[in-house]
This record gives sequence, structure tokens and C-alpha cells, in this order.
Amino acid sequence: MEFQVKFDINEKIFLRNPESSEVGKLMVKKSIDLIYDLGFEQFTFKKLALEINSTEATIYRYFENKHRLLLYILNWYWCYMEFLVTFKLENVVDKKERLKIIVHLLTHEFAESTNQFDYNKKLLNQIVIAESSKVYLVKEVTEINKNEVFKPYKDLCGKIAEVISAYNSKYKYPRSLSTTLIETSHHQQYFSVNLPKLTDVSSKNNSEFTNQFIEDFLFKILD
Amino acid sequence: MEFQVKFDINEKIFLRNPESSEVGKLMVKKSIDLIYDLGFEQFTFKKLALEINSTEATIYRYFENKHRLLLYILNWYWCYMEFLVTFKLENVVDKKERLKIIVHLLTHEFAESTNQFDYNKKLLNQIVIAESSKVYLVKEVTEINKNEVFKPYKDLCGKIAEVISAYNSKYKYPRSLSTTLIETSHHQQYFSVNLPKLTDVSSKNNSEFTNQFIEDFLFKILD
DNA sequence: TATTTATAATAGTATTACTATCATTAAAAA
DNA sequence: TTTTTAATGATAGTAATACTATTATAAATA
Repeated sequence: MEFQVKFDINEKIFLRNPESSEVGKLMVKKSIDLIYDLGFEQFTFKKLALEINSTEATIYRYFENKHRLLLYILNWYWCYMEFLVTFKLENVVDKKERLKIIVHLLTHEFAESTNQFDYNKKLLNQIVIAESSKVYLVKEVTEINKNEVFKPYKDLCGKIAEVISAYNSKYKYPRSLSTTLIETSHHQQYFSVNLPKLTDVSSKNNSEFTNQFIEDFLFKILD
Repeated sequence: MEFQVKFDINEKIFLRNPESSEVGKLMVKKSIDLIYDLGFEQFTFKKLALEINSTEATIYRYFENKHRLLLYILNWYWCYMEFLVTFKLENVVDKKERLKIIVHLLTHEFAESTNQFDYNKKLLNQIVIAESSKVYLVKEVTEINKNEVFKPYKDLCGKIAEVISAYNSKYKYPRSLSTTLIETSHHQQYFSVNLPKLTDVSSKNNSEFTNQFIEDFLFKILD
């Protein structure tokens, strides 16, 4: 069984809903490939337009700028991640097991879907690791936060915080720990590949390393 | 007693050593003010040139681009931080106390120096929190890492890792924990001010909050 | 005094990050 | 079926960015 999930992305993020047209869908899908290939700094609407055989003007009708497009992609990711967490935790009663599942989700690549219209989840994952902080580490953060564009991140954080609190109700910082889990899993994955001396990774499987590091530290904190 | 510290910054980072001339020193000092004011994305050499009554061309003789200038500033910061850690740990024998001093340093603003030629440490601190990840979260990271431009960060990480290992020699991930301390202190400070719902901060003093969160989590991991 | 070196002043280019206009086409409404 | 509308593509244009190059001048050094 294959299935696709759709999310209602906050309308403040786009000028026109990319889900409402073929070019729109294509530009989001291709932007994931292109941001992965070029990095966010080198990524431009001109290059994306070329890639989808369209024009800059068309893309500008959907997104105010490339920062908004990245925000759109990340909103989709955060929604997807919350969905995945909910899905994978279904019927799992053991509270420790629930946390382990979350850590595994945060530290491993997504399964690639066979559906050609789906986003490439492997690349999406890499974009989240390398580029996600660039959407909030900007001067205008307070201004753009007013439109609730970070709600899916906060919701994901809230959901993980609940599982943390269910495991140990006395722990005082469930939300901070939750964001730390998320951000640290990105950092450690990035560092273990690109700047390994900043980690304790030993050669091989860095997803597995990150998983172990985070699981170890999570249960030491909560037990 | 007032004193100034100088560091030998890796020569691969600049084209001409900004320490070797007055304009050079001025451009680094002013760039800290300007990056703080505008954010790294809006910061340009043109604006900096205007600020120091010089020209773009002059700045380009010192730094290849603004990314390199940021890297220079962060190298200075990492060196300074390692110096501060060394200085503050001098004669402190108690291993727990040594870790507490490090966490305090990572989570609190620097004292502002009265010397007008010094960098503004308060702003520098804010730049490190909001902009530092932008120097390594780039496509060319492997290429630029070859010139050892991240050595001061790795050294700082190594120094903290030593203190961690001295406290608990059995802990398996001293380096990863060390980078996690550093990066998490940035995140939590940034989030507690700008996106507080991603944390457990309660109104007031966010430096104190971050300090408590990190200290709590550090000793739960190591004890 | 001659020579080197750094800087300021100036000019110029390619690219980026947009905005605006208009003709064409496809879809929706009348 | 015709009319209206909405979206797109094609094209043009602008201000700002991220540079590179040239030259005159001033300061430092030999």
C-alpha cells in the first residue's frame, strides 16, 4: 500500500498556493532537488525557473522570495514529521519505547517513496539538516513569527515534549529538551559527516552514531 | 587592570592581515557592530565601507568576501572563548566547579570592555548566537575546512571535552557533548528570546534560564 | 631622493532580487 | 456558445549585490 499525505500549509507563507496548480507543485518539488544540489545561498528563482521550464515571474507569483519557499518546505517537513511521530507511536504503550521511536525518526533518513510526484524525502532530510536554521536565524524573525509560520515546529516540539513528560513528569524542561533533541540530531548528523572532529563518531554509520548519542543522553537525563 | 588579548588568526582566512593596519582593525571592529545591526544577510561590504569612510575595494583587499570576514570574527571568538575558559579554570580544582564555570561562560554575555579599540563583546556574543552556524552550514564546508579554519572551534570543543572526561572518564561522547553544550547554549538563548514557545523559559532572565537548563542536563548526563 | 606599498577614487561587469507590462491560453461562468 | 477571468510565458527593466580593474596620490621605507 502506498499513500500520500497532504497538509494545509499556513497561507501567510505563500502568495498563491503552490498546491493549486501543476507549475506550483513542480516548483516546490524541484526546489527541494535544487536547494540540495546548490545549497540555499546559491539557489535562485532564476535557476529554479530554468529547471521547471518556466519563468522567474511565475515563481514570484507563488512566493515572495526564496526564504519563503524554504519556509514552505520546512513547514511541510515539520507537519510530516509530526504526522510520522503520531503514526509510528500508534499502539505503542511502553513509554521508553515511545521515546526511542522518536529518536530513531529524528536521526534516520526517511524512506524514499516510489511515487515520482512525491518530494524526495532523502534530499528533504538533508535540507532540514543543513538549511533549516536559516529560516529563523534572521533579523526579521519576530516579524515573520507573528504570522504563526513556525507553528508546525512548535507543535512538533510540543508533541515530543508530551512524550517526554509522560515518561518523566517531574522533568522541568520538556520543551527545551525537545528542541535540543531536534537541533542536536541535525548538528550531530551534519558534524559527523562534515566536521567529524567535533563529534565522537568512529568511521562508519553516522545515523547510528547520532541515534546512540542522543538516546544515551536522553535517558540519562530522564532516568 | 585592563588588558587586551591578541590571537594569531589563520592566514588562510584573509588576503591581508587586518591587524596589520588601522583600516584593517577598524573594518573588523565596525563589521561586528554592523552585522549585529543588520543581520548577516543584509550586511554588505559597501555598507561597511561607508561606515569606515573607505571603499569596497579596500575591504576586498583584506577579505575575499563577507563569509570570510564572518569566519575571521568567529575564529577570534573561538580563540577568545578558549582563552577565557583557560583563564577562568586556573586554580580551580573541583571538577564539578570546572564544568559549572564553563556552562556559565557559554550562557552569559561577556563583560563589555571600556577600551574603545576592543571589539564590542556584547554584540559579538549576539553574533555568535545568531550567525555562527552560517559559516559551516554551506555547500563548500569540506573545501574550506581543508585550510583548518575551524581549528579554534575544534580546539575549544577539545578543551571542554577534556574537562568532561576529567569529571567522568567513562562517558563515551565527550566531544559530541561538548559541541552540544556550545550549540544548545546558542539555540536556547536565541529561542528563549525570539521563539519562547520552543523552550520552557518563564518570563525574565533568559541567560539564567539557559544556564540552569544546560547545567541540569549536563550533570544528569555525567552523574 | 627614489622606490615600494597601501589606499581612495572611480569605473565597470555579471548576477541577484525583484517589479511591471502585455499577449496568449485555458478554464470557469454566463 | 460566448464572455469573462485568471494564470502563464515572454519580455523588459531597475536597484542592489558581489565582485574586478585601473590609476593617482599619499605614506613609509631604502
